[in-house]
Amino acid sequence: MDYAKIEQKWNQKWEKDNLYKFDENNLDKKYYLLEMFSYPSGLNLHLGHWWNFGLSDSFGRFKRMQGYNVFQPMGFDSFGLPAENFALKTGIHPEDSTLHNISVMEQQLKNIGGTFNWEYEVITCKPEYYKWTQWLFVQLFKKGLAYQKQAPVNWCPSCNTVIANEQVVEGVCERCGSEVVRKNMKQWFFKITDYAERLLSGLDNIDWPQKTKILQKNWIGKSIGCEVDFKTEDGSQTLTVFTSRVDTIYGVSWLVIAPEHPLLPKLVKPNHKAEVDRYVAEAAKKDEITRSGTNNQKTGVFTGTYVINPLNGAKVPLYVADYVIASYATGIVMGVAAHDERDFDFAKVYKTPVVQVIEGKNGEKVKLPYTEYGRLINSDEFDGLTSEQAKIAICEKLEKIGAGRRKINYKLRDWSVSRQRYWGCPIPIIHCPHCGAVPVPEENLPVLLPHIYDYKPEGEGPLGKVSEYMNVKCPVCGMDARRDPDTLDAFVCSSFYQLRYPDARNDKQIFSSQKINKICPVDTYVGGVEHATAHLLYSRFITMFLHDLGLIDFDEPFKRLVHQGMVLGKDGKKMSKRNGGRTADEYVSEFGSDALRLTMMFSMNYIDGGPWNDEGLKHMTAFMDRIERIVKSWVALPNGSGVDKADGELEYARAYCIKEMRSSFEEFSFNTAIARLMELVNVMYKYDKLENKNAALCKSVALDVVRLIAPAAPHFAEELWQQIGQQYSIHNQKYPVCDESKLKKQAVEIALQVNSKIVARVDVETSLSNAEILKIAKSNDRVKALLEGKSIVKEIVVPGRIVNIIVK
RNA sequence: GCUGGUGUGGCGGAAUGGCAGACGCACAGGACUUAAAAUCCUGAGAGGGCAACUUCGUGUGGGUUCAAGUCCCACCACCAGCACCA
Repeated sequence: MDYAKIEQKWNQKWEKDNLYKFDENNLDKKYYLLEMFSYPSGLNLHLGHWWNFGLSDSFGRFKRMQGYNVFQPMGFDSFGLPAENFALKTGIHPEDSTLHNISVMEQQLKNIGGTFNWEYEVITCKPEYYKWTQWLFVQLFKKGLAYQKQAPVNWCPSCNTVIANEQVVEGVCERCGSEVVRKNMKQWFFKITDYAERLLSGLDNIDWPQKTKILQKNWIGKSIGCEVDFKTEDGSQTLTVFTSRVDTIYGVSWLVIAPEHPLLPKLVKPNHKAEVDRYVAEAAKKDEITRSGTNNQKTGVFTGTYVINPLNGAKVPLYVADYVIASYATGIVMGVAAHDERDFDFAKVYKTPVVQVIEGKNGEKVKLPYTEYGRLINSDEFDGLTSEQAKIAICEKLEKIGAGRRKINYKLRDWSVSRQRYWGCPIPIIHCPHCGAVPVPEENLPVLLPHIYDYKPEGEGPLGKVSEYMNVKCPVCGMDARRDPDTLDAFVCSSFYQLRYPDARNDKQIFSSQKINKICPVDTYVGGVEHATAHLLYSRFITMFLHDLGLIDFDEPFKRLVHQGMVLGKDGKKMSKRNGGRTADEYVSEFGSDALRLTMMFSMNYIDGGPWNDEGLKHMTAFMDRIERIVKSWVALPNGSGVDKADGELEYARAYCIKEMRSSFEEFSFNTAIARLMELVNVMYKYDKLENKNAALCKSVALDVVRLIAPAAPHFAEELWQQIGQQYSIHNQKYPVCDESKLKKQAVEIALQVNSKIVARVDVETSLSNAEILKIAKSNDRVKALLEGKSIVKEIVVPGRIVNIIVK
């Protein structure tokens, strides 16, 4: 079979016939299958794309043959850094290169033979799409979930530009190597922290890999504890700390406040001011998270101020130290050297006292890290309680005396969405000197991204230099006002695309609720694990938000998530031009896309990925040839031949293969699915050797084999189906259903064990009772010999598997 | 450091607590062929034995069980995420 030729032929015919049309009028058995869309790199599709799109397409085909009305749209995540960096490098305008790259990739994706519903395509950099990105922004703004605050950006003083986190490599600029500094700018944030608890609890109800759920859980970082108010000596200020170890409050020896804390200036005594200012200035050079690091030497400065422990009245000093993060919890922590390793490190340096609070179970000193056991000392009131009991009791006491309260904190931070970059969705906000930040009225959306050529990032968003863009009238008061010069993080664009797809051509609304509620959420979402704490979290947040607006009746976007593994080079290392060998296109033109798909399916586990070895292709075409031969030969058998032949094995092999292929496909376990098909084909060849074949059975098995391989090798199956005289199209056939009755074997081999050691194997009829099986086992010569003169202690019979006789 | 994950022949990889190594590659042998390729069939974890057979085998060491790649404990190696979040 000339694979390259037939593939083109069928791709064209399928496209012309719109064979995979999604039927919007028949949504009872819809199946929404989605692969994470990619950014249009413009290069040829690499093996990773085939791995992602080709194999999950086979899953979609499998679903379609099961009778599902499969919705599998495709689009491009086309705003953002990759396209802009490519443009900066080549000098081609990002719009031109992006649109060109998209057309190249569209064609390539069609060449995979994917059943994508192109009429629903979304392209995030097109106004008809980003109109809704902006609309979403406005809704968030109206609900108070989009707000502005000063926040640091990465600034390269040498390139004189803002750079993205990804471009900061170990603190220096990726391009020029100079040290990146932090610069404060007013930026937009989405208040994802409002949804922290729901994002956490929602994980319980979705079918996602455990690994990903844990990643998100840790990222959200819920911490249950207690806030405690410490007053300054003179009573003028209240310092609130957060702790998850309020049971150690009797061990507090000092308090630490973060250098950025707004209260700090009021707390520094005049004779300590110079030293504190110096320390704060030094700390400000780096942002509070990156300057930290578990193993860093602790530093800090005494402020001159003392505060009072509300429980025991103890007077303790207040330090400022950069190991405390201002933006987490209250930005002030209590120092308990005996029960916190970081505090212990600090105590070693500053010779602050170490007061032990929890005593070990048997009165021994508690070692760091903390122990589960212990009783509270230094307190008559709470003595004898375990630390968990003490946490509750002390918190209640603090609440009673008005010096503390229960508190839950999250590590999750608000989502920073401003980008001082050109190639992104314009922020639909107008800054008016009188009215402040005003959203662009919805009827004026989209705010079009101007087509400019001076888009090199230089601190402010490049749009800031385009006066015809920037200068507008305030939509509220009509005064002169300015647009926001920044663009949106591309993750905003991709946070709702899965909801836009089903109604992608709707120019009146982001989508029609009625329609989306029928088609969404996504039944299976396929994509890499690298988006676990970004895209996958943002999408959940936005979905919950749209749910709260009353636009959709579900609040999780992706019911089931499957991560495909990574395709590695032959050497097991990350694919690169050096070790990757040949491109996907070269393989396709030599072996055909079906052979490529099948080889990828068979040679690695889809979830784990693994090294790619192109030698498999040759053998896969041999396997396809093998199928072609036996199918054609069996279909051509004269009717009525060999009708009397016993056919249990072939029937069994078919039933088993169907059953296993179905469950393997469902689990994305493509390698075992193909293995089961190979087994069936092997049995067919064995059966073929028999003289008196049952022609009717042979023909029906042959047809089933073509159906079984159709999702995995769509062109090949279609061509073969036609060549054996069957009616177009194989892809409208039903996937074979297992005849369970054929799985009942007459006899099965079981292992005979004596003292758990296998000593023989025998065939036994499956209809036998345990007692009868045991009797056969005992009559076996080898078993008999081993039982000679011994007494039987125990007999275990597992029908169909083993008999184990324990003797003494 | 913390949290996850992984560890199985020469290789890619299979195994609801029940015959480890399915399926395939590479390898060896055979059939067909003048020959080669292709195709078809057979063999094969490692060691020992002519053989029947036997010993050892799923990173290491323990444990539970009639039975452990699978469950439990400790450790080692590699990979990933987080990294002073009080």
